[in-house]
This record gives sequence, structure tokens and C-alpha cells, in this order.
Amino acid sequence: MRVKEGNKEIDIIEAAVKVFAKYGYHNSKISKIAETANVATGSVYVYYKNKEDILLKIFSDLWTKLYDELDLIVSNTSLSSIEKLDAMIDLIFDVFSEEPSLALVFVNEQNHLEQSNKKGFTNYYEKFLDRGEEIIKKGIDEGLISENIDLTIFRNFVFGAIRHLVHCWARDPKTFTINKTRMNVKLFIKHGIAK
Amino acid sequence: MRVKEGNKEIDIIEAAVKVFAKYGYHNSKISKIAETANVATGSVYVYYKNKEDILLKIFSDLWTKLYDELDLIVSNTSLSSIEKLDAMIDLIFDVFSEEPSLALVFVNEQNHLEQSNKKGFTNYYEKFLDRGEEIIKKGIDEGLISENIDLTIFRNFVFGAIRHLVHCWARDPKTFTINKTRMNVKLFIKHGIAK
Amino acid sequence: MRVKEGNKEIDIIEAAVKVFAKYGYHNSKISKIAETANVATGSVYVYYKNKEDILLKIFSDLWTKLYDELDLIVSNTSLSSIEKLDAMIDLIFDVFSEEPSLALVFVNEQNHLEQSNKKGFTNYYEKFLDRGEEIIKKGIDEGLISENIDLTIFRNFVFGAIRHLVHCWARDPKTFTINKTRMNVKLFIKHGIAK
Amino acid sequence: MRVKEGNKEIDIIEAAVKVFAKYGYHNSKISKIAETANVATGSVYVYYKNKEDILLKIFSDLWTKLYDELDLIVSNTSLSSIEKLDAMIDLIFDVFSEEPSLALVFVNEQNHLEQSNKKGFTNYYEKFLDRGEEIIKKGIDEGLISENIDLTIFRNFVFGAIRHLVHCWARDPKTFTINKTRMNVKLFIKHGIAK
DNA sequence: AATGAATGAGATTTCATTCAT
DNA sequence: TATGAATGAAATCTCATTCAT
Repeated sequence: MRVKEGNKEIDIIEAAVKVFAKYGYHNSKISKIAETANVATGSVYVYYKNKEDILLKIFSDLWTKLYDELDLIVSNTSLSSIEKLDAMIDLIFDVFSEEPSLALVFVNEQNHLEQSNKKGFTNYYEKFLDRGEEIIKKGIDEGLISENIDLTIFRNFVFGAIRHLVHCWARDPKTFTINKTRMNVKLFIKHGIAK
Repeated sequence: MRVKEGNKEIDIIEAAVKVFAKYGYHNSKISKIAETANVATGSVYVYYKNKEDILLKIFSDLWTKLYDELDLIVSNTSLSSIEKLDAMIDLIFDVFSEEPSLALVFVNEQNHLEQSNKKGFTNYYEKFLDRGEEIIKKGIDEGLISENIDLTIFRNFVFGAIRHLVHCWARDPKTFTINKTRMNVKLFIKHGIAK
Repeated sequence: MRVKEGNKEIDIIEAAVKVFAKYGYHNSKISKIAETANVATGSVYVYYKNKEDILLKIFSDLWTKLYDELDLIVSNTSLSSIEKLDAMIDLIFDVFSEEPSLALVFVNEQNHLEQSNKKGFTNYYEKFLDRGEEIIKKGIDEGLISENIDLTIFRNFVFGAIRHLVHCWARDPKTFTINKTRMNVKLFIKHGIAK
Repeated sequence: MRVKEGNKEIDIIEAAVKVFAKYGYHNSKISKIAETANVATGSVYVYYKNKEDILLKIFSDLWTKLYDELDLIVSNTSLSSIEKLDAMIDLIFDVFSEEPSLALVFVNEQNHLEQSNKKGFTNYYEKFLDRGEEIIKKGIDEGLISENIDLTIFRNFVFGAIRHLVHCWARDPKTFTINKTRMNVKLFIKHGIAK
């Protein structure tokens, strides 16, 4: 259990996630974030260099978490490649379904950060995708997955697809039920839609 | 009277696509767009109400074009559903591969517009997806496509996947060759990756 | 009878009176005046040097008209000073009651012009007041009007009072009926309110 | 924290009165007001929402002050109605003679505010006139003032007259000496000019 | 004379960031 | 550390005026 004991550094991040999710990065004011975090405007700059730095922290935390969890899956020797693939998809949906605001920020602002190409962010993001790619490679080696696919393309195909569906879910959770969505995704990825 | 030489209305849009692609919508200054279009700053406002109006025009033009072309495909009675699906994928890649800047704007700013939810935009975008969905429905009826898929989820799955790959291509055309990319996409969508 | 035969110079003035009355001088756009006059924007500048020039023309026309009519009254040897005073008051109310828009422009923008202190305007305005002052002087000489009044103060007292009442009337003609208003004004000026 | 030295809120208002008086509301730039107040441009917006808000504050302060002082006069049981009327006239001249700039702003911009009809302003202005009207009503009841006058017209007659004279005084204090002016005004209002 | 597209100077306003306390 | 008043650079947008036709 996390106890809320006035950790401003964390409060600010949590507030920023909410505010960025609601208004978008560029329309979010530092003063609004500070207010949401119950902190003075100036205090934000005690913990973060500037506005972008906050976004950077959000994403690096996110990808670190995703990476660490993915690592457990990949390292788990009792799972087949296909099962790992499923587990990876579940992981992503699980992480975001806990925090819809984070999902929105992730979807809307990831491009922004990629453009400014900060280290510490790209690192973890790429590492995550690399780790996911290992699953597929293994699957190919084991003969479970087709050898005719381009791994780089595939991983971005999946990334884009899931990101957009997370977006859909965050905006309209009734239509895009987590379980229905993830089930379909697994199906599409593994078997496509052709009969 | 002073008469139009050239076509400033179009020049401005083309300039805006370039500038938005390079700097992102929020970091693009009207003065930069005007400069790029060889036009005075004020002239931008002769043709467009404000900055967002320009973006709106870019997107509504884009989706109108995509819709019209998709319409031809869907109406073509000599194609099977699967062939139509392939043709739709080709269409998207074709449109963007002609204009990498437009591709970047499309990828980065679509969310922005969806949030402000302007008419004239959402209309065409949704209509395009609706039309694409018809292909799949037909395919299901014809027994070519699995009946176990959720159409709404599927269309967003594909939309997100392709959008991200277009992005990848625009940023790194060497790695994400148009042909290799579209080939893989068709494969993934139809057959998935499982053997 | 004035025949409307496409005299742009006049059309523009009449349009300007309407537009200034509705939006105020500073919020009135030349393009709106042109539109109202059924004339192209550029044509306004064929007849008037700039925006202020239009206002100047409105006021100089107004004061010229008022002056000429007042001249007739003052020169009329068959009227007593008191009757002339009454006639002057009637004159002002008559002129404005014909054109409520003009009344509003008069009230709201006179100060603006006085500040920029253009000739051709101040001239007629001052001449009008001078001519009015003659009536009072004569009345004093004839023993009809108190000799204890400061003429300069009096003329501005009356000017300010009537101007404001014209304003009241233009904004709320039901409450400030022309006849009731002018009757009261005559009473106040001549006899004050004390019993 | 950085703490208020001096009082910028008041400094800005005082600067605005000067600047509005000199250039008129529409020709006054925020940057000029800020400069005059020895404050950064942005600081103006810390205290006031926008330019009109500043004007609003000036007027509501003014009318509040006038109202409060008039209240004392009206409530003073040792004065006759006629004496109260005189005191009211004195009050107005006293308030403005302390601050010629304020007088000019009052005269030139009151209409502007009436048009945009903001609350907090109209309230106090109308309340002041209402309170003044009470004096007249009482005077009528006491038989000191003629019962043949329309109160609404009268109050606007006086308001317009005095406003314009305040204007004359502010622009040319030599000619329109406060004392001479107020003396004449009292005379005109009470006894008119007829012998 | 008439047009209206084009101009560009300039003003308002915003808000990330600073810094004195 | 914490504050929040103060800053001022920067960007959008307006519109009077111009001028090529």
C-alpha cells in the first residue's frame, strides 16, 4: 500500500498525468499542475527542470515499469513463445487499464517526446520493444511463428495498433472493454482475420 | 483590383503541411507558415480563420481524398473482399508515400483534432472507416473472413497499426520501405504471425 | 425629396453613421462601413482620407446644419430672446429625433474629435455655441435674462445637459419622449426647479 | 516568497487613470500603463483580467466613493433639500477637482462602459442617481421644489450638464474655475436663467 | 473612379520560468 | 525547501490602408 504522505515529487507527477490527460501537454499550465498537486507553482521547479522534464519523467517511469514486467515474462521459462506474446499484450492492457489518464498521456504525447528525442526516454522505450522482439524471435526459432515476417515492422505494427486501441478504450471504455479488446488483439496478431 | 497571382490559399496549406511536419502543430508559428508560403502574415487570415482552421483544412482534404479513393475500391465489383482489403492498404500507403510531410502531420496531429472534435473533419474520417468496415462485413458474409472478430475493434486496430507504420516510414524511409511495409501489413492482417 | 441615385460619397457617410452608432467608432471596421454602403472597401478611400476623416465629415455636416438653422432663428427679428432660446432647444431635438443613429454618434464620439482637435470641425461647433450665446447676451441686454450668469459656463451647461438627454432618448425613446424631454429642458433652463 | 513591495494593484490603477486620460481608452496601450506604473506588462494581468477590467475598476471605485459620500449627505437630517442639492453638486466637483485625470476618464469613457453594461459598475452608478433623486423627491414633498418636473429627465439633465462642465474644467481649469463653475451650476439648477 | 486582395505594423494576452524572501 | 508575485518574451490575430488592375 502506498501511503500518501506529502511526497511532492510524486504528487506533482500524478497531478501532471491528470492535467496532461485532460488538456494535452501544450494546453497544460504549470500553475494548474501545481494547483492539482496542492503545491506552489515555484515548487514544481524544485523537482523538475521544466515542463518537458515532467513529461519525460512520466514516460521513463512508464516504460521502466513496462520493461521490468516484460522482463519477468520473457525470462519465465515455463511459458511458450505464444503464451509470452499473449502475456505481453495482457501486460500492456493491464498497466493502462489501471490508469486511464496515463493511457491518454501515453497515446497523445509519445510522439512529442520522440521528436525532442531525449535520452533516458528513448532508451527504455526501445529496450521494451527489443525485449518484446526477443519473444517473436524465439517463437520463430521454435517454429511457432512464421519466419516470413519483418520483425521491425511487426513490432511497430503491434505497438501502433495497441496504442490506438488503448486510446479508444480511454475515451470510450464502454465500447472498448478491456477484455474484449485484448482478446481480439491476440486473435488478430496470431491468426489474422482470414479464414 | 489586385488579382490573385498563383494561389495563396493552396500555397498556405502546402506551407503549413511542411511547417507542421517539421515543428509540430503547437510549435509552428503562423509567421513561419506565411514566410514559407511567401505570403504576408496577415494574408494567412484572409484565407483561414485561425491556426486550427488550417489544420482542419489539411485533414478534411486528406480524408476526403482517401474516402473518395476508397469508395472506388469498395464499389469495384470485380474485386473480392480480400483484394479490396489489400487495395485499401495500398491506397493508404500510396497517398502518404507521395507526401511524407503530410504523413507526419497526419500521425502527430490527428489526435489533436479529434479532441477539439470539429465537424467537417470527424465526418470524413468516420466515413472512411465506415466504408472500410463494409469491406470486412462483406468478407464475413462471403465466408472469406472470420466471423469471430469485433469490427469496431478491428478497424481501430488496423488504423492504429498503419498510422504508426506510416510514421515510422516518414521518419526512416530506408528501414520502413513502403513495399516491404505494406506487404507485411497485409500479411499480418490476413494471417497473423502464428504458423 | 432626396433621390437615392448611387452617390457613393453620401452612401458611405450614411453607412458610417449607422455603423458608428451601432459599434462605436473604434470598433467599427472600414470593411463593415463599405459593406453597409454597398461599396468596395477601397472605394471608401477614394472619398475619404481615412477613418477619422469620415467621422470629421459627419460632425462638420451636423454642425453646419445646426449652425445654419440656428442662424435663421437668431436672425429672426420677430422672436424674443426667450422664444429664440426655446427655438434653439427645439432645433436640437428636432435634428436628432430625425436620425437616432446620428444622435448616438454625436453623443459618443464628439469627445474623440475634440481631442484630436481637427479644424473644420471645431470651427463649426464653436460657431454654433457662439451663435447660441448671442441669444443669451441679447436676452440679458433686454433684461429678460439674469445678468449674473457666466455665459461660457452656461453654454456648456446646456450643451452637456442636452447632449446627455439626446443620448438617453436614443437609447430609450419610450422613457425620454422627445416632447416631454424638450419641455422639461426648457423649464429647467429658464426657471430652474426651485419654487 | 517574493513579497509585494509598494502596491502594484493600486499603482496600475493610478497609472491607467493617467494614461486613459491622456490618450483615451482605445488608444491606451497596456504596455504604456505598465510602464507608467513601473511594472512589467505581464504584471498588469496578474491583477486585472484585461484592459476593460481596469476601466471597470476605475469606475466602480469612483461611483462607490461618490455614492458613499452622497449617502452621508442624504442622511444628514440637519440639511434642507435645497442644501442637500447644493452639497451634492459640491461633492461631485470636489471629487473630480482632486483628480483631473479621473475627471477626464469619467467624462470620456463612461459611455463605453454603459454600452458593455457590466455589473458592479452600472449598479453603483444607478444607485448614485437614485439616491440623488431622493433629494429632489423630498424637496417636492416639502414644497421647496416644483412638482412639475420629470425626475428621470431632471436627473439626467443634471448629470449631463455637470459631466460636461467637469470635462471643460479638466481641459481648461483657468476658464472653468471650480468655484465659479459650481456656483453657476447651483444657480442654473435652482433658478434657471430667466428673470 | 472602383475594386478587394494583400499587406504588416502593432496590440493584447499568455504562461513558463525566475527569484527574493 | 518552499513560495507565489513578478517577469517579459513571444505569438496570435486584427484591420486600416495600399495598390495593381
